[in-house]
Amino acid sequence: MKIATWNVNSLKVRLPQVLQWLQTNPVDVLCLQETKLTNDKFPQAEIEAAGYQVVFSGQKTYNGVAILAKTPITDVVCNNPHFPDEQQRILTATIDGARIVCAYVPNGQALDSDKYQYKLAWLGAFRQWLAEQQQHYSRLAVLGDYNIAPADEDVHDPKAWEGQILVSDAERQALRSLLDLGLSDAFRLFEQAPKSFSWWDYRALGFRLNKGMRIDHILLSKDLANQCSACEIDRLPRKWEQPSDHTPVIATLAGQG
DNA sequence: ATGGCTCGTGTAACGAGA
Repeated sequence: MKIATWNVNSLKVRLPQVLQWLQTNPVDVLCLQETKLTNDKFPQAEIEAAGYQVVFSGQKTYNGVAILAKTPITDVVCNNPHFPDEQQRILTATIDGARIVCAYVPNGQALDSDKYQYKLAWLGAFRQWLAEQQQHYSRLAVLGDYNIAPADEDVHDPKAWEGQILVSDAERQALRSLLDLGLSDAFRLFEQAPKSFSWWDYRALGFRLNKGMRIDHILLSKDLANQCSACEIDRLPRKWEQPSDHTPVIATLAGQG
């Protein structure tokens, strides 16, 4: 079973790339973030024609998440019951015996911004939701854009990013407190090339100079981590015309599925 | 040092992203 996550930065713009990527990467589950589409505009028919079932939760202009899967998607929960919110950032569902959480963590904008406080509060409530899910599901995978680089090795230039969002102590601590639930960062279960990133700024030749950050993650519960045989970042779509600034992250799970 | 691009909105800049 292969599961993947990709912040597409507008599914309206990126749908052809998503479909193209799935042709060469026929993963079993694909979590999308930043679809930026209201539900009435979601390209459900096109995705189903490509052989995927899909659930989605969107809003106008911002945010929006979706889960695509080859097998039935059941027990879907939108958002976080512990954090009533108009922003559409979380979808949780069961697929092939695994509990899949698709998350778009708030960006935070700047350390002195209200949005940063919102991000930390959001993450605290997200931990509650994941803790609750873990009580019911031993096979739990939390995929998405976390907008947090876990460590300095996940940042192209840690000095330049000092004191900024995505790397602050409070954000990293919030991520650690998710891992403390018994989840593993799938990417770090394996040896990886140095300077492996999942996002590069559109500006200043960010991708060409590999000035990136690793902020898109797949967290796995013990039962799934034990079955995980690989976790990779696919940089290829970042080289395509009109790319998303993020690129897919894929985990391979042995066993069931 | 700063901003450097790409979205959506709406049809001109501007907010937001990270």
